[in-house]
Amino acid sequence: MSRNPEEPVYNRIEEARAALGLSRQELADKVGVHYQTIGYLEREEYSPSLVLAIRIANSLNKEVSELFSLTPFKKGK
Amino acid sequence: MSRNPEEPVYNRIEEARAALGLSRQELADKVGVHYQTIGYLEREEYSPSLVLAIRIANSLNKEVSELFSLTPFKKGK
DNA sequence: ATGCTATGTAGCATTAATGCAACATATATG
DNA sequence: CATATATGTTGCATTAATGCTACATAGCAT
Repeated sequence: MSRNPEEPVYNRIEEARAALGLSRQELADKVGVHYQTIGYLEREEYSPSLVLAIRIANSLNKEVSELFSLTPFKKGK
Repeated sequence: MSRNPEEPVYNRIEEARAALGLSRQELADKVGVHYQTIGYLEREEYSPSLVLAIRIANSLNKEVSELFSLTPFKKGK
């Protein structure tokens, strides 16, 4: 693994964030990252570090495994 | 967050690995990383990417949250 | 003693993850 | 109309995470 090459991590950040009525900016502030970073993650343009993933999960009241997966998520929750 | 600066992620990789009787080399092979990488992680010299964390958890039959935490682990399991 | 395995340490190179800035678009609202 | 918010896109700079090599040490077996 040469630094996560071509290895997406599927996520449900956008759904979870919307469920809480948060904007990317607001989530970014809670998590402590740039708001663009949330955008990149939601578009799955790259995968987060573990710390970021844990912080996001905490901020969205979810388990890491509920938000992130190596395999695609099914449709309904 | 300027790329996880001074932000360790505590982990129990060594304990979980030992519990399965695996060497770092063997775990590294299962996970698909260099065996030094496992060493760095066990010594908490840096924190893994989310993909790596998930792969390690999978290889050790653990949940990500059982293996990694932003706060130190208590002693007894 | 020799060898093998497991681990630690140090250094160097590469690259993905982040920060950040600028601009565009769409939507809603005054 | 203006203007504010939310989002997407592009590009550039920085740095941590990873790969890899080499060497050292300790233990355990021959």
